Amino acid sequence: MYTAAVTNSSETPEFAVAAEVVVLTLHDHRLHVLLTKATLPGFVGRWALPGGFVLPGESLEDAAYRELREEAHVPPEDVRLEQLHAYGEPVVDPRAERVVSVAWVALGADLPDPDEIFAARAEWVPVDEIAERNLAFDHERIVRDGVEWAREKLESTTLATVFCSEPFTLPELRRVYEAVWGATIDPRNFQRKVLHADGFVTPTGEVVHGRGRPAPLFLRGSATRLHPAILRPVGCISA
Amino acid sequence: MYTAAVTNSSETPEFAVAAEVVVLTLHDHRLHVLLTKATLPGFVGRWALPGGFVLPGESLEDAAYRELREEAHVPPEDVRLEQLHAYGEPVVDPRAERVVSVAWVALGADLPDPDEIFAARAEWVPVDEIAERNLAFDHERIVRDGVEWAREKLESTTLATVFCSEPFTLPELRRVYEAVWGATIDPRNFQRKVLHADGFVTPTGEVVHGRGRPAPLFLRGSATRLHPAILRPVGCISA
DNA sequence: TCAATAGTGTCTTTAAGACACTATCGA
DNA sequence: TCGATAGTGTCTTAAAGACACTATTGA
Repeated sequence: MYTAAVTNSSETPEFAVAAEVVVLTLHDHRLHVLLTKATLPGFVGRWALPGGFVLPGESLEDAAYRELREEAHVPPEDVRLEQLHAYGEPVVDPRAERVVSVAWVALGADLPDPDEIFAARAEWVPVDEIAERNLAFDHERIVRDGVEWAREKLESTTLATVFCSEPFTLPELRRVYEAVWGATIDPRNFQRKVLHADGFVTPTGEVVHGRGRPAPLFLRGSATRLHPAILRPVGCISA
Repeated sequence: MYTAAVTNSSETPEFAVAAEVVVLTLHDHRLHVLLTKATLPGFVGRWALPGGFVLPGESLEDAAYRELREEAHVPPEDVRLEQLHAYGEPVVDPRAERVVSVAWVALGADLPDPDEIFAARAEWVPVDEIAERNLAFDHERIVRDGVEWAREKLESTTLATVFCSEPFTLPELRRVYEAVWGATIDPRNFQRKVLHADGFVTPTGEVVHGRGRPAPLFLRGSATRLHPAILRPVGCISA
């Protein structure tokens, strides 16, 4: 319990607490995660998640937002941030201080392209290619957990809309589901489900003109949970 | 990132990390949480979750199991333990070391009755009465989060069976759903859903004789996820 | 025999899944 | 005019929800 920290802090073990962020966005109709180059002895050149230590006066969430800004150049208002999991096996290396990582998922639409920011130190990587990147620490595991988290949330919540910048079209929203689930979705069935789910999307009455037939535009609706849910086809379960 | 802990540990802020456990079980067809008496200056006599600091050589999960054993007298094999969330706002009290709590949910069947163990220091409290107990720290919030977590998991996973000791009957399983969701469930519809969900329960062929008509017995099935899901009636959404 | 508990079946409504063509526009 | 994109409707099947009576036993 907390109060032991006051009464006998000399006995309480010391940890460093880190925030690691799985930043997800869609590029080119594929789900990408932002990786940064590790610059640290023993890990130089390895890819890793943006992250770093939580500062003394800072909440866990603020630390995640700060790392997002500093390491990923992503402004807080551009993403939805949700806590994923805390990781922290005891380290074998006895020189190392014990570290607990609180991992977060940050979802955004049209997040800045790698080249626009700092291409040499950061890169958007398709999530199905992370195994080839040989990530540092246990970050591959954390990315997998984050992607599976997003897959589940798309079923029961209106989270998919945060991958779209407003206003958006239904085909755009459908491509979010297709990219995150790695499945193709029938447009007719999809439109029926989205429009029947109360408060998922709100029509603006406007249309957007693209290369083909114009598409009606929508804003995010007021609902958080989806009724009825939009379930994954069997066969895209688990990361 | 972790390695900074090796290279410049003097700069990394120091935290204490605690494990707090929301132990849930059914008593008398109601969902109960185990609370213990805080014994610490400033909080004496307040109810709190079992928990304590993570030790240096111990994983986060092991710490939760240890607290479960030491503070709640619950052996590890009697529960399913799942991580809930990490909490850790900066503390106002400047004497206090900064604490991050990793909260866990522990679910079990027929966990020992309070009087049998250490009634003066621990008590099973119905989850809908925790507001009246004026819990210490932010533990009321954590309990609510844990209960809502369990409510959601009952929809999409086979978690409900861990509230039953094997072998169990379908009415017993139904009462789990009723207690956790706070709703009454039609026995005919419930049996249909449970028996149609592949791998949820396995019949033993045995029956148990009670006060009325004997009921067939079941074991937990091999499935983890529920297909199709068993969704809450609208009206018992959110904690 | 009665109090307690458990099991069961049908109908209606809702949602899912499968499936192919037409509409609108820009180049 | 053609290539690209978007919209739409029907049928079948699966699942949900509503609903009341019978079966079995121990006390």
